[in-house]
Order: sequence, then structure tokens, then C-alpha cells
Amino acid sequence: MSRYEPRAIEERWQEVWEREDAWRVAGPGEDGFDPSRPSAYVLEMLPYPSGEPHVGHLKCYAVGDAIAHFRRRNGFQVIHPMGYDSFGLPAENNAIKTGEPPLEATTRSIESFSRQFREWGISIDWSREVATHTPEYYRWTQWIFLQLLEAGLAYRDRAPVHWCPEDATVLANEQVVDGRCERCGTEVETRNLEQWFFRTTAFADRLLTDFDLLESWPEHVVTMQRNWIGRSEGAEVTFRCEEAGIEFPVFTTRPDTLFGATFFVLAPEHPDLERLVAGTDAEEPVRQYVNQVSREAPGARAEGDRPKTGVPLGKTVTNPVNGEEIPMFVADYVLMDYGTGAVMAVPAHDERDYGFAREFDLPIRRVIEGEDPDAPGDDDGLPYTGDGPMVNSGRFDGENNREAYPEIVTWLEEEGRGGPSVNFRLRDWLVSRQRYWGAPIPVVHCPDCGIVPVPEEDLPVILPEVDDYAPKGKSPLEAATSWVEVACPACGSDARRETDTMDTFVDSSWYFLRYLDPDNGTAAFDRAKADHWMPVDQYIGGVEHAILHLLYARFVVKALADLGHLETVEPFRNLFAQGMITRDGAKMSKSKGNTVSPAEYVERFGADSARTYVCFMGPPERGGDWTDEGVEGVNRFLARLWRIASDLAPDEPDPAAARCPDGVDGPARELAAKASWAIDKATRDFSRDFQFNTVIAAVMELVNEAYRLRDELEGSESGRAVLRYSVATAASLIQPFAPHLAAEVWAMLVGGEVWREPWPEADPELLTSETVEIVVQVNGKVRDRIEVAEGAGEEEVLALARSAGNAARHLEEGEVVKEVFVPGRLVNFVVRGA
RNA sequence: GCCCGGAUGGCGGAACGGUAGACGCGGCGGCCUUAAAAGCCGGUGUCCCGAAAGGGGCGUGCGGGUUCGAAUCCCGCUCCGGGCACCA
Repeated sequence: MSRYEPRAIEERWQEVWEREDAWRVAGPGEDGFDPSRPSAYVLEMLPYPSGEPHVGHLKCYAVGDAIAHFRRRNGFQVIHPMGYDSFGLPAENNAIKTGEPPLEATTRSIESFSRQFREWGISIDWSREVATHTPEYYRWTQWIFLQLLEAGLAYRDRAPVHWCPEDATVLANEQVVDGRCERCGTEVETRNLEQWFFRTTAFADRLLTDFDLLESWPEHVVTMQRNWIGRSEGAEVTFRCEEAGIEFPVFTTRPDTLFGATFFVLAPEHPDLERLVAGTDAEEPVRQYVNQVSREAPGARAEGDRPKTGVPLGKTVTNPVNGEEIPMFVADYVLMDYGTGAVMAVPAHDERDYGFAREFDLPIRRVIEGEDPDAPGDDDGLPYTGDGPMVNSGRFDGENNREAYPEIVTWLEEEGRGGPSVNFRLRDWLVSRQRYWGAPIPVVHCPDCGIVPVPEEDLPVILPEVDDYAPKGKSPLEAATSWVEVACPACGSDARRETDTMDTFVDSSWYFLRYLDPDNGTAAFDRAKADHWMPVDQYIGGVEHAILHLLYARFVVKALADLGHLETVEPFRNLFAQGMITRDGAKMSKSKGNTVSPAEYVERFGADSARTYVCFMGPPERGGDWTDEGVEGVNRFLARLWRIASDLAPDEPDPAAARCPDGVDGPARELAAKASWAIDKATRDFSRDFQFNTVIAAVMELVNEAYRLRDELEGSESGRAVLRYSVATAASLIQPFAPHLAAEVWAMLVGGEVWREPWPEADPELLTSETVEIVVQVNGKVRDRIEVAEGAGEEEVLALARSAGNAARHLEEGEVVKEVFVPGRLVNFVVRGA
């Protein structure tokens, strides 16, 4: 008997697929496009090519490929492309360390990824491959930049920005985690720099409301984005400092607590601060405080539980609702980049204001009664953030705060002191980077004309070669003088190119559009093609991109749609977030030395085993711990399938083995029924939340059943026919996970190409059996099981159940007061007086 | 602190409110073999009664509840993982 040799099998079929161009698909306007067939876009997040693919990639692409195969075999023409997010810091940092140009390391990594993806047998239409670092690609990234610039959605501004001293570049808000650089973990600093932004805030509302257009996204991802966008409704209220003649609008979500405002706080960065204190006693302490705050890492400032600090300004503002003069302070708990950089402080009903008031011994005035006056806490339950009747609030006294809320806002509006207002936590996306390995921002700075976009026909602005990649606080591109110095496209006078490059998240925010038309030399993509394929029907990737990438891609697609380049306003109709694979219960990392190299397992057990294993570990949205025993187990199962197939294989494959023989009975019928059961179960679980683990388990059961009945069936021609059918069915069902083995087994038994076969259908006749087992319960406890005819009526079943041996004994213990009958499942006798 | 997940055998995990533990791993026993590996077959939640057949108790993180019946639904906790966190 021969052995299952996965490597040989896999190589053979990979050659076939390549030769046949099996995964190529055509869109509108392309040869072979069939408008009559339904289409589907299955997409996995493109990898950043660094070194070799890891198990996270394996899982992502194994899951995505299974979905792609399943859709194909259900009649869809599936577009399933692949590319590389190949601009980025690791290649550049490597270049700084070793001097090797980023292009070389990147090219090497792409080759390695591409080779391994092919070894995994992922069904990719390689004719659509893109890499974001190529001029053919970033030409269109630059084009998108210009589109946004022209539309006023890209702008340049001087603002306090996050600066990572390690990477020597600015970072977007989203790339700062706990005050540290998301990439390297270094504490970020604040710098005041002129930078490029994309106006994501212009879409803040639509980024929220358009969640309604999505079909299925994990709820927690939507929640994370909602929180990130952070919409809050409230009011704007203007407080005036009479002495200085300055008006200070503030944003508040609690206009109902206006009467409780006892002081007023400005952010240390507030532009009016200097003017307010200039020439007063407060000037020096305020200056010192502001300096001290600015030296602190923004991360430290974000820590909520540290004591409040601040300095009085010696000035007051007037509370518009009651005319009270309340003192002003500067304090670092007020942030300049949210709202107006100033807050009215209501210590009785806001925890932060309360903390500040206690620290500085400021008056705390309750304006809302708690429901429960004895609530625990200091100062009679203050700060109290709940609802209740208003007090100390003039004509609103006694009214519930919720009801008073709109009245107060209306009053403010009438008085010209404010009105309703909505604020977002979301900031504009800072897209410029002072780094080398990225797409150059396609503008020119002209002393006469200012910022001039590079004309579209001059794109791409090619990334020049440099000798030194090390960042020096400005872009390494500054050194490429012959590239930097350029004639102004508008007036022709001496001008300089922009030397910042784009955040690599810009590259990956539109790649799924380029796949649809990768060779287009005159446009980023053809609109008809985009409208045909978009939105992506199923997007697959790790949760770690729940905010950054997905938010940016949503923004770019909305912007392009607004500009008339695209119909779709939401790029990803369905999102699947795979869970992380751990090893020994811990996140894999090189420093822990617990990484798993997919290549090693593919070498030892074959790609089919590795792929099937990651899908079998558990529900794919959850994580799982990688074990060698687990891979071996799956490998054993595939070998078992191969072995029985090879034992049963006739000299010539027989197309009849694709269908269940008619009129089988006895053990043959049992096996055929199991096959139908497996088809039904696999089909349902595939569609329901991608329950791949149970799909694979069902196929395992089918194979086990074939082994169990094999001796009985092998003797007869009809028995062998059912065996072959069942094993071919198992191969067909496992095909989305183990495409090579499935192809091999199918070719042996049936002949032809299983990946082109329609997904099998269960025989409804075989899904039901003549008899069913009924559970007999007494008081909810299982006491017996009886066999009854399928569809047997209540009376008949109850009668049988009552007389069933063990059940009957328990019935004697008392009076039957109730009988429950669930057809085809169980009966339950409720007995009293036992 | 707030918002999500999760908790089921020795382990990963299955279970439309209706037989808890499918499938896999591990371990145990048997067959095959001179022997081993591989393979094939059979057990495997736990405790008690029984020589056996069999029967019974207890069991899905903890405490309540709804129901003829709860791993599943409701209320209140505990622990673990993830996200957010001075956003006015």
C-alpha cells in the first residue's frame, strides 16, 4: 500500500492550476466576462511583505480561500486577487541599519510571500497582482491625493502634531496608542509643524450613518469605530470675559447643568491665553505652567486618575444664564483639540470638574437632585451624573433636567448665546510623513504661486534614490537636490518639490479598486469595472485593523464616490475578523521564540494539512493555540481520506461516482444517508458564520462512516459504488480547505476537476429515516429511548413511551399530571407525588 | 471606570429552549507485526450500587429566577481576554 504524499500531490495540482489559469476571472470589458452569472468579490487584507508569511497570514488566506472556493462552486464568478502593501517602515529601518535599499529587501520579501502563497495553493487570480511601492501603483495613489486636494479634502496646516522621536516622523492620532508610537512603542512628543491632512471629519456623520448600509460586520468592530468617531450631541454656549472683551464659546453635552458652572477652564494651548494674562500677576505662573505641560509627554497627560493641576488666570467670565462672574483657570485636563479648547466647569455634575474643584477648593453647586439622596460618595453623592429634578436653576427649578435640556438650548439660541451643537472625537487624518519609503506627495512649493499640484499628466512623481535613509527630522528626500529642485508647473520659476511622503495607510485605502483594473494606464480604475465588482462581498482580516485601515478605506471610498469616480460608498459589505493564533497560550513573537513558521509545516505535512488545521482549530473568528498534535491529527484525517480513495479507485475513474447510486438499502443506504447528512450539515455551517470547524468535523464523520461500513460494502459492486460516491463526496466537501487532496481524490474516483464541480446537493429522501429515536423523560430526566416510525403521532408515541421498561418504572412513582410531546424528538411525563 | 467577548471532560472545541460532551487531540485496551513505526478496531465526564446485564446520583465559572424541560432565556456576581479611557 502506498502512502499519502502531500508534497507530490500539491505540486502536481498547482501546476495544473497555473497551466489552466484556473482562478482567472474577467470583469466587464474583459475577455471571457459572463454578465449572466452572478459575481462575488472575496478579499483578504493585503499583506505587508516582510521576511516570510506567518501563521496569521496562513489563517487569513486559508479562510478567505475557503470562502472563495465555496462561492465559485455555488455558481459565482469570484474575483480573488492578491497584492502587497509594500511601502513602509520595516524595510526602511532595515535600510538604515544595513544600507540595503528598501526596494531590494521589499522585492525579496514579495518573492518569498508570492512563492509561499502559491505553495499554499491559494486560488488567486495572479494576473491582478499589485504592489503599492511600484510607480504604476503609486501614480494613482498620488492621483487620489490630487483629487482630494482639488476637492478641498486634502489641506496643509500648522498644528500641534504627534512626533515619534524614534521613527523621526509625525504620526496620525490613530497611530498613537497610550501616548506611544503604535509602531515602535516610543513615547511620542508634541510638535508644532505644518503638515498635510485629509479631511476625514467632513465625513464624520456619514462614517457613522453608513454603518446601516453594511450587511454583516462584527458588532465589536462597528462599536470600536463608533467610539473612535465619538459623536456627541450637545450645545455651544458663549461665555464672555468683559474685562478682556473676549468671547469664549464652549461645547457641552450638559447645557442642563449651566446653572451649576462655578468656574471656567482653558486648555494650556488656548490661543487667547497669552492675551488674557499679559502684564498681570498671573502672567509668570501661567507661562511656567504652560511650559511645564508642553514638556510633558502627551501620554502622561492622558492619564485620567492623576491629580488635577492648573493655574488661576485672575480673570472672570460671565455665565450667560444667570449673569454670574466665575473665575478662569488654565488646566491641562482641558484639551485644545476637542471642542473649543475651553470648558465650563460644573463640579457638582462632572467628575473631572469635581476633581479640580476639590484640588483648588472651589465652590460646588448642586443643580440636579439625585433620585437617591443617600447615594454613596462624598458631598452627598457628588459628583452626580444622573438625571433628576433641577434646583438652584432659576425658573427651571423643579423641572426634570431632561425636559429642561431642550428649553435651555432654545433659550440660548434666542438670546444669541449659543445653540445646539455636535462634536466629534474624530480628527482629520494626518497623512504626511518625513520618511523615505512611501509615495511622494505630488505637489510643488513655489515662492510665487504657493502650493501647486503636480499636473496629472506628470504623474507619477517618482521616488528618487538617495544614499542615506536615516531620518533627520525632515524627509531623507531633502537630500535628493536634483529631484527637489524643479520648475513651478504653474509659472515656471524655481520651485521645490514637497519632500514628505504619504502615510502607507493611504496606499492600502484603495488597493481593492486597483485589483479590478490593474493594468489601466490612463486611470486608477475603470468605473464600469468598479461598479460591477464593488463593494467587496466578503472582506477578511485581523481585528487589529478594526479602526485604522477600515476607517481610512471607508473615507477614501466615500470621497471617490462623492467625486463621481465610483458608485459604492461603503467598500466592504461583509467583514470577517479572524482571531489570533497563539502558541503555548501566548502571542507569537520573535523575542519569545514561540513563532510558528508555516513553511516548516507545509514541508512536513503539506499545505492542505496546514490550511485545514487552522480552519479546524475552532470558530475562525476566535483565536486558538497552535499545537503540533493538532496539525498531525488533521494530517492523519487527510491521509485516511486519501488511503480509502486510493484503495477504492478503479482502473479508470468513473463519472458515475459523482452521484449517489439509486435504490440502495441496508448498510449502503446508511452510508449514502451519512453522505447526504454531511452535505447538508457542511452547506449549512458554511453559510452560517463560517463554522469551518464543524464543516470539517462533518466530513470526518463521513469518512469514519465509510471506514466503518467498508468491509460490508466492498464485496458487492453496488456497495463499492456507494463507497466511491461517499468518498468522492467527502473530497468534494473538503475541497475548499484541502483543494489539492480533493482534486487528487476526485480525479482518481470520478475523473475531472473538482474545483469546477458544483457544490454537492443532499438527497432529501436520504435526510429522513424510517424510524427515529424518541427520548422518554420523566420530570425532565432521560429515562428511556424508544424507536418509533418517522412521523408517528402523539397518541402512538405516548403509549409506547408509557410502556417503555425503564420509563414505566419511574411513572409508577406518582401521578402523571402532564405529558409533553415534541414530534420526532422526545416526550416528557410530569409526575407528581413521587 | 466604561464598552465588547469568553468560561462546557485531561486539552481544542460540539450542542434550532428538548439525548450535554459531535469532531479532533491525549491517554487506555485490542488486532496486525519476530518487534517497532504506520495502520485498523474499541473504550474514555465523574461518583455510587451490581459478578454482569443494568440502574442511580452529580455534572456546562458562582447565586437566584422563568419553564414540563436551561450550557442555551432573565436578574445579580466572580474570574479571564480584548478595546476605549481627562473627548467636556
